[in-house]
Amino acid sequence: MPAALESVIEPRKLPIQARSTASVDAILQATLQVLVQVGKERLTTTRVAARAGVSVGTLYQYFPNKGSLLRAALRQHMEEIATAVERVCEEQRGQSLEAMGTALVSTFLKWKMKDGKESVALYSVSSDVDGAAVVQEMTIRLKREIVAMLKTAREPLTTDPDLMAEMLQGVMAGVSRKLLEAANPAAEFERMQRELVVMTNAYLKVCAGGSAQ
Amino acid sequence: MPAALESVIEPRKLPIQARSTASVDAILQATLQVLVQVGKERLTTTRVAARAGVSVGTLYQYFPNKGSLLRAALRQHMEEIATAVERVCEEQRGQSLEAMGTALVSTFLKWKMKDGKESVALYSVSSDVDGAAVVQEMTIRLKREIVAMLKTAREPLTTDPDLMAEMLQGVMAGVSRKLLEAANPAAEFERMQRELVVMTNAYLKVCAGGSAQ
DNA sequence: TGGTTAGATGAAGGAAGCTTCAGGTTAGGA
DNA sequence: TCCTAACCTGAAGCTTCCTTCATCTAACCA
Repeated sequence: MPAALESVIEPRKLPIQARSTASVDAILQATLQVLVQVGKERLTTTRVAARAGVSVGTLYQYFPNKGSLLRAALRQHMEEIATAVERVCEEQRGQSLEAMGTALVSTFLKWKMKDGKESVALYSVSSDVDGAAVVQEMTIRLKREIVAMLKTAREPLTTDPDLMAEMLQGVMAGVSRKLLEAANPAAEFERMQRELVVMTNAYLKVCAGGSAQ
Repeated sequence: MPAALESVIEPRKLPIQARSTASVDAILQATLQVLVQVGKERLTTTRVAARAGVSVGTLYQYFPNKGSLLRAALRQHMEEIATAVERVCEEQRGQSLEAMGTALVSTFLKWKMKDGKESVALYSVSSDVDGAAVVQEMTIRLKREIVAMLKTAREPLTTDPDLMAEMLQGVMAGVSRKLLEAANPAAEFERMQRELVVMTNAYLKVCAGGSAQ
């Protein structure tokens, strides 16, 4: 159970020269590769280092332990998605709820599916390693952005935007996960995305006082 | 990556006398307790055995390895939920979509929240140990039941019930997970359940050709 | 060009925990 | 009551990895 302190000291040492930042990048990238190829169970620090073309010692120069390494990889991966979603949320301000829902869902799913293998591999990581903290951090960040967007909707809301955002997040996470765990995600992608957009918009309409039941 | 064979030999030895079935029960129960109390990271076979009041040797008489133990615990836990949902699906046959949606969501969430701690602890297990296989098995089983229910709905469907079931599952899983990971699940329970019912029913209405956008 | 700091190396220490197995105990039938 | 099969025990073997650190090399600067 890693504590708060750990995440403060997270990078043991900051890369200064060019070659070291190259090492850090290589290590992070190797982590993902090893994770996808051999799975979390058999991911060892030695293996990651080898794959990155450096020695274990080097790895431990930048990451205090295995956990911090995995966490860094997880954070990097989520950062990408979070940024994309944030951008959309800002773009959609002032639009209709329908436009918002459609854009949000599409973007989220698109980015989640891109590097789908990585996403799946990282699911298992977030259970260990206190990855939950990283995930939650991103979740909160996105929720704030989604709420801000919803508040600018053309339609006046009859539902708490906080609750709406939470629902949207839960729903998107659930469906994207289901998609990623499907036998052939790419094949199901289109129809599930379309369907999620339908559901989301049906919900958003109700949230604006639209014909409920 | 455990293979198919493993799940066939799963229980190393079947309990025959009463005392041995008692041992197996105790071990399974202890597994959940240890999981909840100290977490997956620090769950050791020795600790589980101790908690169950038996020796490690006894544990290994019924479970070939640590993985099979966790898998058995996961299966037992999901079986409970699956049974509850199946019963509801049968009860709701022939009803309106709205009744179905409401009953399905309510039941699922209710059972997921009961023993919430266990559910959360087991999430992490299902990432290891090839728990995905167990989860998928249950998912397929439930999907079949949900589809069967939907087909008997009073309203004629304009959407593929297979797709509908998948969406419902994804959405319920996502929201229940979000709920369980909340700071205070019990506090959020009511409003999120209500909201999920709203969303689900809005969606189901569209699936029956109801006012789309 | 010499000195200083940053960066890299990888063998080996050490901890942890899964799993076995040889030997004991209990239950149930003949 | 005795015998066999079921059941239980837990110390110790063994493997696997994480992590360190003494040592070496490369880069930068005066």
